[in-house]
Amino acid sequence: MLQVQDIRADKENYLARLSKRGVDFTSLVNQAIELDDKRKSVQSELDKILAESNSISKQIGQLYAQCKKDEAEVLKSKTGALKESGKNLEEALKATEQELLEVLYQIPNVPSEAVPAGKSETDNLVYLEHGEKPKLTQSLPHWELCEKYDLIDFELGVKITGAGFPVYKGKGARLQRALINWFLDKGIEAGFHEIQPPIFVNESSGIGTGQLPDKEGQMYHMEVDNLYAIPTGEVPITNIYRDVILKEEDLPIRNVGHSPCFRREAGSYGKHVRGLNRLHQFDKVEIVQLSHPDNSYQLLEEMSSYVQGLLKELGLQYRVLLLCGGDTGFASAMTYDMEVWSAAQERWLEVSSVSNFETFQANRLKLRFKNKDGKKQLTHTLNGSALALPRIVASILENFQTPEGIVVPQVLRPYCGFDIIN
RNA sequence: GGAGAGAUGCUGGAGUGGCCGAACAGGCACGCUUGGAAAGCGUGAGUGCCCCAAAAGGGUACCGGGGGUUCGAAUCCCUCUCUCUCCGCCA
Repeated sequence: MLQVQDIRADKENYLARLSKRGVDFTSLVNQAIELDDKRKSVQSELDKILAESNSISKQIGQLYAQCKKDEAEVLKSKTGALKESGKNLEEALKATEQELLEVLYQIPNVPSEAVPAGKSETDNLVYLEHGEKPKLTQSLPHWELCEKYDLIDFELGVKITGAGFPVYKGKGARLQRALINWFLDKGIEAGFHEIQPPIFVNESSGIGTGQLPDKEGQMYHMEVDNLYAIPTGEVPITNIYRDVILKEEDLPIRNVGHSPCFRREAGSYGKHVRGLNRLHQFDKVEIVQLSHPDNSYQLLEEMSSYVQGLLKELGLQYRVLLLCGGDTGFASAMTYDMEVWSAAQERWLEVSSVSNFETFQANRLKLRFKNKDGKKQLTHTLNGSALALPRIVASILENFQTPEGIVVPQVLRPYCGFDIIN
C-alpha cells in the first residue's frame, strides 16, 4: 500500500510512473487525496469536540471535590449535545478512513525508473540469456519421463487428494529433496539465515503481505480455525517482521526458508498446466530480505545474480526478463523473472521472480527501523524464489535426458546419492 | 477437551473511577567524575493522528483487540484473542 503523504508530495511523478502499467490511475489517486483531505478536516473537528468535553469533565470533577453538586449538574446537562456530535464525527472519521483504505488498496506500487512501460508479458525486456539450448537425441516431456522412470505419480495424487497434488516417488522424491537441501545450503553459504516457517497463517499475516482482503480466492482457507494455507513462504517469513521496529545496524536482514506452497489456481486448465507446470501444492525455497532504502536496488541485483548462479551450477539454460509495468506484480516496484528452457516442451518456464517492493509491503506491515536521527522510517522489502522446485525438476528431467537415462547435475550428486535415473 | 489465573511503556512492576501518559526499579542516551573503565551523581527519552508555512507550541487518541456504562475509564461491564498453571489426551 502506498502512503498518501508520499503521493501528495510527488503526485505528478507518481502518476507518470504508474502510467507505465498501462492503466490510468489519475482518478483513484485524486480520490485518495480528496478522502485524505476529508479525513483531516473531520479529525480536526472531532478533536475540538473532544477537547471541549474533556475540559467540562475536568471542571465537573473539581466541582465535586468542592462539594458544589448543583453547579456540576448544570455542566453535566451541557454534555449531551457534545456527546452526540462527537459520536457522529467519530463514525464519519471511521467511514472516511475505511473509504480511503479501500481506494489505496486499489493502487498498485509505483514502478521504478528502470522499469519499461508496457501492458503485458509481450512488453517485457529480455535482459540476458545464458547457455545453449541442448540438442537432444530424444525429447520426451517431463510427465512422460515421470511415468517411464516412476518418479512422480500424478494419478495417484488425484486418488489421494485431487488434481495438482502429485506424489513423488523413489528417485523422483530423492531428487526433489536433494534440490531443497542444496538450495538451502547454498543460501546459508551466501549469508542467509535459515527459517522454517509455519505453513498456515492467520488473517493479520494475510493482510500484512497483501493477500487479503482482495486475493483470498487464491488461498486455501480453513474455516474452523480461520487459517490460510500459504501460497508462498514469503507470507510467514515476511510477517515475522510485522509491527517490528528494527535498528538501522540490523539491516540488511537476509532470510532463506523452504516451505510447501498451496495455490488454488482456480480456472487454470489446459496444456500449459500439464505435469509439473502448475500445481496446487509445490515446494519452494524462498529468500526474503529487509533493506535500508538506500541500497535495496543493489540487493535486488545481488539477488538476481545469486539466483542465476544457482541455475548456472545446475547447468540449465535460462534467460532473465525485466518485467514491464503491466506485468510487474501489484506490490512490486521492479521485478526480474528467471526462466529456464524446457527442451521437450520448447518453451520458457518461470522458475524465479525476484522483486523489490520498496516500502509498499512495509507500510502495511508497519515494518520500520530507527535511523541515525532516531526517526522511524519504513524498511524496504525484497524477495525471490531460490528456487521453485517443480519447474526446476521438470527442466532437469527434460534437458538432461539421454537414451541411457537422466543424468543428474554434478552439484546434486552428493545430495542424491545417485548420478543417473534409469 | 475441562478448571483456574493473567495481559500496563524497552524490561520488571505499581496503580480498582477525576490529581494517570501512567509511581518505582532496571535498561538506554547524554553530561559530570576518571589516565581509562566500573561504580557514583545529574539530565533526558513513548507512538499515531490533527492544527500550525516551518520550528516552537498546542490539541487528540493510545495501559492485548473490539464494544458498552459514566460528565469522566488503565481501573467497572460484555466480548474476542493470546499467555500461564493444573487435569485429560497425544507425535
